[in-house]
Amino acid sequence: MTRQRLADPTPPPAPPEGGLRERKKRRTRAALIHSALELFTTQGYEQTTVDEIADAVEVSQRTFFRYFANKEEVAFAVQEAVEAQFFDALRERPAGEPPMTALRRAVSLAWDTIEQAIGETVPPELHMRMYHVIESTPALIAVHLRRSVELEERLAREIADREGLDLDSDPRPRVLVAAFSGVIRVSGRLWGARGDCSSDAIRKLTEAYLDHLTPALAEDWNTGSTHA
Amino acid sequence: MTRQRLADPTPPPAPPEGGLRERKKRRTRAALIHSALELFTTQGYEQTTVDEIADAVEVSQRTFFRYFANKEEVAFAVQEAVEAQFFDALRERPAGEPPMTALRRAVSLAWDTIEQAIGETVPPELHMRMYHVIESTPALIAVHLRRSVELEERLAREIADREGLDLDSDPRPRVLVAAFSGVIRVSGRLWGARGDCSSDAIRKLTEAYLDHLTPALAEDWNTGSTHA
DNA sequence: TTGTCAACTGTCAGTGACTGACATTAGCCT
DNA sequence: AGGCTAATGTCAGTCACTGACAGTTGACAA
Repeated sequence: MTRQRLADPTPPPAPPEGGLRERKKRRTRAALIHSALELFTTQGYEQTTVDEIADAVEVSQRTFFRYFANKEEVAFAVQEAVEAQFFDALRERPAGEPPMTALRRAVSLAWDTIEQAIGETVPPELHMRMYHVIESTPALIAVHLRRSVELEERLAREIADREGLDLDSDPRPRVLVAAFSGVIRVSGRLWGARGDCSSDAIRKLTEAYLDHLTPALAEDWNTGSTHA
Repeated sequence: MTRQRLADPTPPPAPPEGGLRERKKRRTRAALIHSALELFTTQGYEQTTVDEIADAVEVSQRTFFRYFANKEEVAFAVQEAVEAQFFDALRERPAGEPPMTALRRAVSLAWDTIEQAIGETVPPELHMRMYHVIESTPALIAVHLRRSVELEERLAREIADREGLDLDSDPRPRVLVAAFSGVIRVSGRLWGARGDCSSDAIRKLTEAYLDHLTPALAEDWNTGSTHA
């Protein structure tokens, strides 16, 4: 078989998404997440063993730990995806956009993409039930808080970068991100408290809350004055 | 056995500091904390096993878990004591005192009492080294954040109580406590970053920081107006 | 003093999270 | 076809943590 590929930028003429191996891995991972959330939300997080999750997907416990560093990680897999989506969206915002505008446009875009990206493996309704489990499990609350702080730090760094500021000497990126995150957290909790789990509802809610915040922070940061 | 206790308000007429049993328990507990912190700060938290701690005090592992629900708890034992001290001090502040004043006087008093109460079993220098370990151990960071949130909630509840407010409808207690806690956290981190671990240094630092905050919140809450 | 009771502790066995080592399987590529 | 290697399974072992049971020891009354 002397097959010549000449001008072929994608060596394996595989379907849109990688080879069989890749697809299998993605399927296993998705199945693990799905089964885990299903079990967590029905029996509780502590009452669910890793063995149960692995058995449900018919893989060994060892394989589970090759996909997730620990039991907590699978619980936050969806959140992780959402945040990554958001962070990517933020990074793609045009440089001219004021920081706050970039942040709120990024969340809006993220919520859109999420419905399709996540919705396939984990129905939104399950995601929301999992949110409740996290909020009512001390071990997961702790992890959730740590993750939030870590995300805020990354956001502050990104904002500082795009504005050409020094994070150590200029407090404004952190302050902005803290305020922004506070609003996001509040609207997230409200979303969890309500029954409505459509991505449209959460987006509308978030925007409404951010509208209260924006006026107070609308000044353009690139006016030269470093401090009021 | 028909035992009648007549008028005896304190069934066991124990000496000022409890019986021998009590003292023994306190000694064991103090020894466990001391050894644990010593090991955590020299080898790291994850690298230290509960068996090591128990062996160092010459008790069984099972006994360790009768004193502390888990490995984390012994790591936060000192913080726990400090917070309890602070909380007690707050509760004893006169009712007429404005909330913010009560909070800052309570911290001041707490820092005083701490030096003697804690200093006996755990030298301040060890306490500070442990603070660093907490700040650099992901598992402990998570727990620390959860504990902070829990403390804030209790503080907000206490403030709402003493002002006769409803925590669910009036946001001011939470806002005040959030601001106060933020300042405490910042000054705490600075204290950790510096070398100086005297209780006087941290108290001065805290007060200086709180001075920036107070002016903006000095209004008396009992003027009748619920919202600005 | 002595005996009883209850608290404290130790021992043991077991579960569950997690890891390293090694053998086996199964896509991938020539 | 056959070799390479990533993915998986198996096994043994560590560590945090728990329930059950037995032994020890302060506390307290007779």
